[in-house]
Amino acid sequence: MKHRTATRTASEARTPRGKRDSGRSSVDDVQARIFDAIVDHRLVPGTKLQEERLAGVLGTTRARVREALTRLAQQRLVTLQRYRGACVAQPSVSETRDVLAARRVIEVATVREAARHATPEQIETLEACIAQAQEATRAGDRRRAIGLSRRFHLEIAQISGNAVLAEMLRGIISRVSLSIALYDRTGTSFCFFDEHVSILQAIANHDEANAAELIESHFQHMEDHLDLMQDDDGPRDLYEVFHGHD
Amino acid sequence: MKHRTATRTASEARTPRGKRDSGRSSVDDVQARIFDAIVDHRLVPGTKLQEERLAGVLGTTRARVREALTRLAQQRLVTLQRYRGACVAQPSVSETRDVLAARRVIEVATVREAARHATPEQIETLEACIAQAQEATRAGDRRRAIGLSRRFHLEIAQISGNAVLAEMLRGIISRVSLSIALYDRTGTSFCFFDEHVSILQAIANHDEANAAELIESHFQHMEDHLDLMQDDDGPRDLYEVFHGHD
DNA sequence: TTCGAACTTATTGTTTACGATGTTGTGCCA
DNA sequence: TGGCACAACATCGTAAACAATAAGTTCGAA
Repeated sequence: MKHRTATRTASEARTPRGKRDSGRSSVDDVQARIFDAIVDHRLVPGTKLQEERLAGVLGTTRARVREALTRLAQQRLVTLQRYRGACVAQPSVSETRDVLAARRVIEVATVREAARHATPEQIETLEACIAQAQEATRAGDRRRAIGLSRRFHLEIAQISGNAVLAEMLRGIISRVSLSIALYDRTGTSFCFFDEHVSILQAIANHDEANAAELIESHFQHMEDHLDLMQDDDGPRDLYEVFHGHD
Repeated sequence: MKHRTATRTASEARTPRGKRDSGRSSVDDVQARIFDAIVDHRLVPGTKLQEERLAGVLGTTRARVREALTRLAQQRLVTLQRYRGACVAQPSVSETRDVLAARRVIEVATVREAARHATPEQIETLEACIAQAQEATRAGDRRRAIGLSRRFHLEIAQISGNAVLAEMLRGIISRVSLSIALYDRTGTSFCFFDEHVSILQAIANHDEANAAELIESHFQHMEDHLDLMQDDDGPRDLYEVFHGHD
């Protein structure tokens, strides 16, 4: 599956000859590093992202950071306010609902397609994902476990063969991770590995309908673990906080 | 439905006091104008987009154009090559297939949701869309008709109430329009207004299953009108053009 | 003491100039 | 005459300086 390079300074042109490369970090790298930090919850929603500070920490220039931030803003992972800078996005309850619904739509499609034509090798890849995740869980490395859970879902999308859906899922999952950081008060790790196992079995059995059903309930469980009871929208209107009745 | 401003220089801060505004065009405006030109097929796939020329034509600066182009590249409407500039994207056959499949997935979801809880007023909005499109067709204004067809689908997504899915659909539809420009050799306008009418009826009747089925066949007809027989990938390798056999 | 206004500072937004690279044209040599 | 190397040009990428704005602070007056 060939990926077209669609962002500037893609992997095709890696630093000509290592000469005077200010920090060895293209915009893509910077973007990726901030992206990872956000989905890993090392940067929690609401965190201020100052351009110069980030540039210093990441060993790059402000221009690169700036570009990366605007891209992340397009992906709705970052919020930009004019002359006030960027911060990690804080999706509202209603946005969270929409994101979760969208994710469900996409994943039902990818899982169905994957169940239809998954090769034994691809099944093995999924198995490896689960095994590694279980291992990480046993080792107490929750961050790694969550990352591998994410990987499991993305791998299914890859197997579906639709690069566009896979790319969309990547974006959606990152947004979900923001919502989890905001609304998961239970503290559970959100990795239901046993469910992953049964999903994998359904895929391996080419049981499309069952796989779809399992994914649906998978998401139902996810949503059940989120605190989405508040009806308000928008980032905490002060009026609502003090005069609103909920 | 409140939209959060997520790109820089969003609508919240419209040119302080009209003083010395270089061309009255923020990055968003530039992006929107190029976007429109692409989906309207005024800019066909493969067209070179030179930053300075564009800046001159649009009455803005190169920096703004540059920023707009990188955003459009993220949306896969534009392809960037390092030191070689930007051009309107030329989705390959396989990318086209994926995009169409993704669109189908999303629209089936939005149409179902819209059919479930569309208010009479929303139905009227859709009716107006269709009426205007028919009018444009009668007047021979195909471009406007196609635009209104697009609008019809987006309006359904709005009605579905899921802003995330609506936004995704917006992106996907623009990509489809690229594929149409590339692979529609039939010259038909791709507006099947009668089908829109029956879809609207299904929505008005809250007949979710029927609406979904109609949308599916709607897309089947679209795909039937595209030349996707070629198995090659990649944007028109010159070798293929002259030595390839199709 | 408290409120308000002006000033200072920190941060972002924009422009400009320069360096890097791909492309095209020209001239030399076989 | 054809092919290759070199040079000029056009275009893009990057960084640094400058302008605009918001937040914090200090001083003064009631």
